[in-house]
Amino acid sequence: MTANDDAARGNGRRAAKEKEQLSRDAWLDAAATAIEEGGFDNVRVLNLAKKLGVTRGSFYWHFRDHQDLVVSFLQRWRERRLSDLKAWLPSDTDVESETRRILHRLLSEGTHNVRRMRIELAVRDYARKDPLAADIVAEIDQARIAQNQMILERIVENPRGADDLSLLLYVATMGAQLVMTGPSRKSPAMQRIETMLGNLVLDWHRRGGGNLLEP
Amino acid sequence: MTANDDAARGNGRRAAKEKEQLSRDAWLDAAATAIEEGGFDNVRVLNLAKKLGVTRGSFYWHFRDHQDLVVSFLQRWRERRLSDLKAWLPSDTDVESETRRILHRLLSEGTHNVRRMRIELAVRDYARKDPLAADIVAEIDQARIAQNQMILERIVENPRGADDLSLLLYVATMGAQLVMTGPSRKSPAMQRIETMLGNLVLDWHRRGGGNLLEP
DNA sequence: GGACCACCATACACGACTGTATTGTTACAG
DNA sequence: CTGTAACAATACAGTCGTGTATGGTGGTCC
Repeated sequence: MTANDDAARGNGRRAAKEKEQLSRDAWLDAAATAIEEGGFDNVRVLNLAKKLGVTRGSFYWHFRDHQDLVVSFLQRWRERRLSDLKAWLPSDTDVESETRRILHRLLSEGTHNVRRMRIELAVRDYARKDPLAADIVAEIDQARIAQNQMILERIVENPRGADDLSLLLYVATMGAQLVMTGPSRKSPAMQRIETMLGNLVLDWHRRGGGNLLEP
Repeated sequence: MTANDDAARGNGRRAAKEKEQLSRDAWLDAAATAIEEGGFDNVRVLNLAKKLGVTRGSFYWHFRDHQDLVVSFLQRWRERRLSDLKAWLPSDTDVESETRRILHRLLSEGTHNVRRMRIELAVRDYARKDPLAADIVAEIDQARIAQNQMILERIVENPRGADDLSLLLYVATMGAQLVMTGPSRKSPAMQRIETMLGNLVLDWHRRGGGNLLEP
């Protein structure tokens, strides 16, 4: 899941302590929780320190200032999303399974992993104010779309329009998460969308691929 | 456009002044600009007063407190979006024109009206923290989807799946705005999505409508 | 022409948050 | 056992934000 993979930077010294002593990643995890609950504006050193059971003195040892925390979080987020992609290469199964895999990855995985989706939406929101976040989001979008495009090209013989289709799948699934994410997380509607998009891909495959802009 | 329709509540008294003297809607417009630029957390009484050329004393005469401003803004937003829908009844033209109308409304209109889209995304973001905003967003989503569903049902003879299709169109276009909204506002990608969704609707129409979940 | 009201300015109290400087505490090295 | 470095607590200064209480000003009504 690439989620709780912190506590993995043994500083040599503190391997014997087994407790206490915060790491830089622990602060980043706390920031992630704060962002999940209230967006980037909710990242306050005082609150994080309170939740971690320490004072702000600890923070200003690990980080230069508040912005240092935000930038570090964004970079860590970027690397984790990229490693998500690298850990997901195409499998050589039939078309329907592959289609289901893609859609499940784009939709259900985010539905069941609410925390990740809420964080991603917060990052997207912050990207409208912060240039660095905007660059990172654009890079991740591009990488994901290219990834699905590559997979779609392997499914069909005439992969014209695979880029268009991957773009459509991406914005549709992202929009579904945007609209459906909330207190009323409607899974049935999510399921309908997943089915329709699956049929769209399979239809495209039955025609042997081709352009989708003027059929 | 339903946009700059303020300054239309003559209080009887101030019709002769023609200038100065702020109205409640003027504060709401300033709040809208602040929200557009930095989200709901950017709505600060001090900043709004500075932009309006007055002090906070004016604000606390027009509004009870900060929350009063936010709630009023949300209610005004809700009513304007609903009136947007009521002002857009189905026209009796051919199918392709109607399809283009729907998609243009869902996509291009938002693309060219960046301000509106940025505000809507901010409202959606705020809806993840505020219950009232969540209710309003859910209501608007429901109304829009139902509206398009009704129009789609008039286009085709067997309107089974019109609700599914309207849902898909909505999340796809919302996702497009979410992904494409930013410094790099790519219009060509937007155009591709619009074309593909148009073809999707027209395909559905050629088959005479029907279910989209298992074709 | 003075009372009155809508509207805004001014001033003060208060809390939340950041950043920095200084002073502990603990563990390991030698 | 003493020094040193990692890590955390404490104390202080400064900014920015809200809310409230109070005073000021220009129209309007009788």
